[in-house]
Parts: sequence; C-alpha cells; structure tokens
Amino acid sequence: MSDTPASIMLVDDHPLLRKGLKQLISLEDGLEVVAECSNGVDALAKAEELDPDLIILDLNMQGMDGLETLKRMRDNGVTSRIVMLTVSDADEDVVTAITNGADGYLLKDMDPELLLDQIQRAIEGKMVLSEAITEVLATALRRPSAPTASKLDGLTNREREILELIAKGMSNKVIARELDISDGTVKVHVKHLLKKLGLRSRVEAAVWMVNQDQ
Amino acid sequence: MSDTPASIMLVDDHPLLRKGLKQLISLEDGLEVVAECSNGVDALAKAEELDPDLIILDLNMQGMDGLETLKRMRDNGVTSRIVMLTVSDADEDVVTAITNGADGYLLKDMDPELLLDQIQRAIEGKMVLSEAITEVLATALRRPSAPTASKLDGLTNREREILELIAKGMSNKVIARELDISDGTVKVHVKHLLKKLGLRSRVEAAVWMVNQDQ
DNA sequence: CGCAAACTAACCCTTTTGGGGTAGTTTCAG
DNA sequence: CTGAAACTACCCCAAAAGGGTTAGTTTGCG
Repeated sequence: MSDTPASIMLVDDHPLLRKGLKQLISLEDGLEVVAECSNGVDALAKAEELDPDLIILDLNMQGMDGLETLKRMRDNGVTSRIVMLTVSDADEDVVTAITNGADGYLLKDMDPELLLDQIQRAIEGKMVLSEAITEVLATALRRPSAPTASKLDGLTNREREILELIAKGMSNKVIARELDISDGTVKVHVKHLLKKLGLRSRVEAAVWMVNQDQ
Repeated sequence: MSDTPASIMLVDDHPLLRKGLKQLISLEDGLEVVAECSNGVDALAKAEELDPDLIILDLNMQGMDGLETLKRMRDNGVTSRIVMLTVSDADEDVVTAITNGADGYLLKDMDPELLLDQIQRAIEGKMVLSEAITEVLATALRRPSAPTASKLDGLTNREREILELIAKGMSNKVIARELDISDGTVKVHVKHLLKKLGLRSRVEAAVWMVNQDQ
C-alpha cells in the first residue's frame, strides 16, 4: 500500500446512494472520497481539476448520462480509472462502457463488502466486473461485433432520440417543437430509422421500442 | 418526543441504498433501524414479527415488488406506517400505493436532510409526499375516472380487440384483413376507442396499451 | 486538406390516419 | 315490443405520415 490514500470521486445523481457509498469507502483505510458530483457536467470539470485515482460513475443519470460522461472524460484526456456503477440487471451498455474506456462495470445491488473489494482492485489497476456482467461481456465477445447490442446501435444519436419520443406517442410536429427543428427534418429522421430497423410505421417503431426497454 | 426511539424497518434490494439510509437515520436521535430486508417475502415476515413504527418500502424490487408487498402487508393486518420510496420520476403508481394503504411516497433523489424530515413527519402520523408527487396525486384525484378499473373496461369487445392489434403495430388495413371486416369499419372503431381513452393517435394508443400489460 | 457521415431543410407525391356524418343489422335488457 | 348499444359500412375532408429527391452546413477522421 502507498503512504497517501487513494483519491476517489463519486458521480451519481442520488444523494442517498452517494452517502452510502461514501460511508462505505470511509470505513476502509487507504481510500478517500475527494469529490462528489450529482451530474455529468460537474463531473467533467472536477475530474480534470482533481485527477483522482478512481472515478465511480453512475450509468443512469438525468441530463448527460454515464456513458456520455465517460466518453467526454476520455476525450478530454482524463486518465483516472473509471468504474461504472449501475442499477440492477445486466445491461448491454457494458460493451459500450468498456469500449469507451471504462475500467469496470459494477452493479449497485452487489454486496457492500464485495463492492469495497472491487473498488480496491480497481485502484490496483485491475478491471472489475460484477458476476452477472462477466457473462454478458463473454457472450458479447464471443460474437465479434454486430448482433450484441441490438439494432439500436445502428442508429445515429438523433435517430435514437426521435425514436424515444415516438415511443412516448409523440407526432412529428410535437417532436419537432421538442427538439427545436422543423417537422420536415423529423420526418427525414423517422424515415431513416424505420429503414434501419426494418419497420414499416411509427406505430411498429413505438411498440418495438417500448418492448425494448421492458 | 417519546422516551423509546421509533423503530424503523428498511426494505430495499439495494444494499448500498439501505446502508446510506440507515446511516442517515442513525444520525437522528429518536430513530432506530430495527430491521433491513432485501425483498418482499422477508419483509412480510419481519413486519408481522416486529411491528415497527415505520416501514420504508422500495417500490422497484426484484421478485415481489413494493406495491405487491404493501398490499399483502395490509392484507395481513400490518398497521405500521408505510412509506414508499422510489427512484426518479413521478410514477402513476402513487395512486395505487396510496389506495393500497401507503402513508407516504418519497423519491430517492430528494435531499437527505429533507428525507429525514419527511421520515420524522411520517412517524408523527402525517402523510408525506415528495414535491413532484403531490402534483401527480392532485391531477389523479381531479379525475375520479376509475382508480383501479382501468379505462380498458369502457371499451367494447371489438374496440379492445382492435386496440390490441394496434399495440402490435398493425395498420387499419392489416387489422381489417385480420378481423375480416372493411378497413373503413376499423377506422370507426379506432376513432371511438381513441375518444374513449382520451388519446390523440394510434401511436399513443399503442404505447399506452403496451405499457398497460407491462 | 479532402471525404464521409450526420444533421438540417426543402420539394414532390401517395397513402394513412382521424374526425364528422348517415345508416343498416343484430343483440340484449327493460 | 321498444330502445339502446354494438357492429358493420359507407360518405367527405383535412391532417399526418412516409417515400423519394436534392442540398447546405457541420463534425470528425484519415
């Protein structure tokens, strides 16, 4: 062990969870939480400013989500080890996270003691993955590239965004106002996303999407 | 204040969140966490055994969810005050929770200090609701439509049948062939069912329906 | 730098959708 | 028996959706 404690930054929009995590970490010698952020934007700034040893990053956040935050951090040259922390089930996001430079992917519902172990291991430079996750990753790697992460990945950000709005029942006009673009443009995106997904109408798209995220 | 501390039971399948909550509560005089459960089944047994003053119940749990647990507790004669705790946004579940006997509905992402206040108020016998929730409840009560009876019951058999096909993404023409009636007739049924459900398009209907049967 | 992709927007056109109406048949409760 | 409701089907019409094209701007990559 080194003489100075390892610095850890927490990014999660749930104050309670941050509190729990911080308290858990404080129990351990050699670990110190040097910053807490509740959103991606703050996290970006803090990460560059403090350059912590480890960043624990929530995947599901309001505004800029964890994956986006991760990507931007790496783009900005942040070299801290970054571990994604996420609720519940084995997401397909794990592949995206790893390819975008995450050093680990842990589930929030794991045993606290085990979580602490994993945090230690992450700081030591190892890649840490929850049990349930390793399988997902394994099967993902077994299939070299494509079929893993659903047809959603074939869509551009805008298309995915619009698909989500369609899945809320919105019309092109409403979506246009929501995104502040013309409804003609929305139609273009809808057209493209339908073609990419092999669907024939926005209704099919809505149903598909709603069933997609259970 | 009474002389013995108020007993609190935590039910949540996230150990971390339980930890954070427990730590938060321990800071407060007069409050004591007497039990923690990670699932609904355990919670049912513990609740009857310990009869705590307050049960804090996670809405989103694996297995038996919070609402089901709540209902069964009340069915079993548990008289503890029960406050639902849930992630993020203003669900419509709040109505179900309240009608099923919940004494409060709080969001996990609220400020910890405020949460503590609310817990105190709940123990004092008050109903506690997060800011965002009061609105939902208000609008829900403003429409005394049908608490449980679902708007589906207002539809005729044919309309319900067609709604289900819409929820599979089918167009009027396809539905017509499926049911062996003219597409003009399908349009009539769609028209009626949209009106009855207060929706503005088949997309909204599809989304509503898919979300309806989980 | 040059090129590809994404995003934007407009044009054209056909099909689909949804709202209004009338109207015939059947079925079922009062 | 009478009447209401459901189901059927058509009419008209305006709006929305979707498919095709062209085209300008920006962004990122080699």
